Parts: sequence; structure tokens; C-alpha cells
Amino acid sequence: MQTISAPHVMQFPAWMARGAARQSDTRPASAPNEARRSFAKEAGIFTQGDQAQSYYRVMAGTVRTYRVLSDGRRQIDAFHVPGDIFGIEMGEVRSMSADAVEPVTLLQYRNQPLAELATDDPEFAQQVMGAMLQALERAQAHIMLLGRKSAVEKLATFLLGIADRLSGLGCVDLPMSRIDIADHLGLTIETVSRSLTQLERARYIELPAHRRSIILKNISALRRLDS
Amino acid sequence: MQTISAPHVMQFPAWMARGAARQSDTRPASAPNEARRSFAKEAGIFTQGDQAQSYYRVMAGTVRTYRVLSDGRRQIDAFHVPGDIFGIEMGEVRSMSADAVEPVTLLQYRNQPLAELATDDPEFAQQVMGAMLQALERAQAHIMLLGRKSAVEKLATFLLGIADRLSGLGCVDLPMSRIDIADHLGLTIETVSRSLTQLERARYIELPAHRRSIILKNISALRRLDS
DNA sequence: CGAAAGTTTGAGGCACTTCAAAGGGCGTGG
DNA sequence: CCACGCCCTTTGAAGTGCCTCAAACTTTCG
Repeated sequence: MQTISAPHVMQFPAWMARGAARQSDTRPASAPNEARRSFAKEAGIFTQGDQAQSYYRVMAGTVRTYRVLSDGRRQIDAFHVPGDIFGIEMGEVRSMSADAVEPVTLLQYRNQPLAELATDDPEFAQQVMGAMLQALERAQAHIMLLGRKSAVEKLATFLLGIADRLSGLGCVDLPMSRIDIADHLGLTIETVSRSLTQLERARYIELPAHRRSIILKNISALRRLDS
Repeated sequence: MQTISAPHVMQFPAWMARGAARQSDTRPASAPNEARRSFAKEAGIFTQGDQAQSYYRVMAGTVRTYRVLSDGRRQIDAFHVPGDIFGIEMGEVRSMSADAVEPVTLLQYRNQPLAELATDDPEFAQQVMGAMLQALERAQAHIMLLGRKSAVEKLATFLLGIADRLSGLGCVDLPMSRIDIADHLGLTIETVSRSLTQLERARYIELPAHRRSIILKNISALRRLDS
């Protein structure tokens, strides 16, 4: 049984606090707090360990965010497509890296105290909150995938999800390589390839020649694998 | 290459919207929006599919939140200990279940529009934001664990994390069973047990008789496994 | 057209699972 | 206080899904 002692003080991001000290706070308060930025394919957007001073909304392209262990093992926690917000951090330092899977256009937002944001632009504040909750929900679904699903089930779930977000079910043009998929699903590229072949042989999907687009032939069967 | 079409409209939780319709909104606006609730060991707090009308802060005890696949496979996404906030949902329906690992005391908060909360009690609004970000950060770390770590590494990471949160490093009194640990780490109970034995034989930990407390003997070695 | 990179396929190995049984703790009742 | 039974945990043995290593194939791009 837990002691009934005072609950730990809840941490919260320093930059959210009203009046938190920030460098380069010389911009006029009225200036739009956003900047358009573009990145080439495979370009880094930020890196584990960087100072976290802003977050982003994807306008075009696909971004991957990931962590790397000391020995090089990589885990991609999410792909971000147009409309998604990513890069909000708890601490002052990046816990993740991000880079462009394909050419990307982003809107960059400087971190800003929540109270200020809620006052200045309540609708946008809502969207930011919503983005955080959506990221959390997706992370939780991904935890289920990684912890308890087989390789084929992982692929089925992934294909349904990415198709839905990128193009609507039916056909996807995958922006990412097999390596990226493997590092997202906790598999090796060989297992990704074999599982796709397996889904193709079962007539659940079709793999056209250039290997980057995938046609979902039997969506209800894929959903069944998705449980 | 992505089309540069208008980004998807960002979803956000309906209950956050100012003026969102809510049932039973007859309570006076000034009433404290919190209620103390207690649950017995193994009691359910909410279930996948329920209406999500509130969230909780743990005062005492330990809570697990989890998803279950149609065939019964379970994945515990997190354990929540005193000070933690859990149960904030994106949609109107619970995507997770929660129950008490041991006797639990909670504070229950009704969902409330963000703008209202930010005005009424900005400090608490910060804490809620912080709780969401902390949950996200932990989920991301857990994704790395599930996707890329070996069984022994998973145990090392888990023990360091839970000890730190429950009692400070050195010694933990685990509130949860091996089954819970297995379903959290994406393993079977047998593998959990074998990995603990392995850590014990390496003199990294010690397992006293009653099997529920664990002494961390070699924290730096455990951290090395944690990468 | 040729080189390079990405993907698929094959063979063998290993980490973790599955199935099975034995070994404690703990509470109850004698 | 000890004996009994239940449940949780540990240990063992065999199986398997995914990984590793290796090579062939395909697509892309200079």
C-alpha cells in the first residue's frame, strides 16, 4: 500500500510557465509566431540533445521522429504527415530526433507560455492540445502493436493506418523505405519484406513493380488482423 | 512527394471546446471540480468503450492502464503512481481500461474546456498539460523499449524507472505481479522470471524471499543495460 | 549501360515462447 | 503452532517466430 504522503510535485515544461525566461525574446509580441521552413529528403530537422525551442506543423511531405540507443539501434516512434504537429517537448532538451523522409515543408512555432497562447489564439491552443492528445493516443496504440502483435499483424495495422492518413484506404504511395518501416515496427527489413510477401500471397495486398506503392485489396481481412 | 493541399483539419477533444454541450452541467461553476474516490485491489476504474467524462490524479496506490485485443492479448501501457495524472482522452470514448493494482485513492476531475480551466486555475492547467507531455514522453521511451530492447534490457529499464518513481533507487517494493510486468514489457511471465534470475546471478539485483521487493545492487550496471 | 542502393529470397541460428512441472509464500483452518 | 491448499513464481525442455548472414534480384540514377 502506497503512503498517503503529499503527491510528488507535477513537472511541467518550463517554457509554458508565464514569464519564463527565454533568450531572444526581443521579437514584438504581435509578430506572427510562425515561420515556413523546408527540408530536403533525409535532412535533419532536430536531434536528440538539441535545445527544444520550437515545434512544427507539417504542411507537405513526411517526417520521422526517432530515438537511437548508444549502440545504434533505432526506433521510429511516429511518421508525421500534412496536418500533424510534432516536436513538442516536456523538457528543455530534445528527447527525440526528427528528419525529413521526403522533401518537407513545415511551419515552425516558437515555444510560448500556455497562458499567453490560450489568450492570443485560443483556437490554435486547442489544436496544440489536440495534437498532444493525438500523439499520445497513437503512441499508446503503437505500444500495443509493438508489445503484442505478430509481424504480419504489425504490417496490417501499419498499412491501414498510413493509407488512411496519406491517401484514404485503397492505395498508398509509401514515402518511407523498408528500413524505416522496420525501425517503426520493431522488426528487421527482411521480416518486413517477408510479411509483405505473405500478405500479397494471401491476396490482402498487391505490390506493384516499384515497391513503394501498395494496393490494399482486402481491407476487411486486414482489419481482422488489426483486431 | 506530398501534395501541398490544405492540411487536414486538426482534431481536438470536444470537451475542450468552449461551450461544448455537456450533460449534467448543473453544478455551480464555483464548485471544486474534484472528488475523492477509492478502489479496492484489482477493482476496475474505467473500461475501454466507456464514456470518457473525467480524468484522475493518483493520491495513493498504483493504477494500470491497458488495452486488450479481441483475442485477449493484453498490453499495459503504463503504471500510475502517486502524483501521476491519467485518463485524459482524445475522443469521447475510452480507448483504454484502467484498474487498481493495489488499493488506490484518486482525485477525480470532470472534463472541462481548456479555456475555462486556463482561466479558473492556470496553475492546475499547467499541471494537466505537463501530465500529458510526461505521459507522451514516457510512451515514447516505452516504444523504444518494446521495439528495440532485449528481455534483460527491458527489465533493467523497468526496474530503474519504477524504483525511481516509487521509492528512490536502491530498493523497490513492486506493487504488481509478474503477469503485469510481462504485459507491460511485451514478454511472458516465464521470460520475466528468467530475466530477473539472470540479473540476480549477475549480482545486479537481489530478490528477497517474498519476491515482491527487489534490491538494486549495481545501479550503474543496470543503467548500462538501459543504454 | 553500368554502378549503387533498395528489396526480396534462402538457410541456419537464437531469443523468446509454449507447455509442463516443481518450488516456495501466505492465508485458512485444524 | 503447524498442516493444508491455493496462487504466484521459478525452472526445465522443446518449439517457433523472428533475426542474422548471405546472395540474387530489381529499380534508379548517373
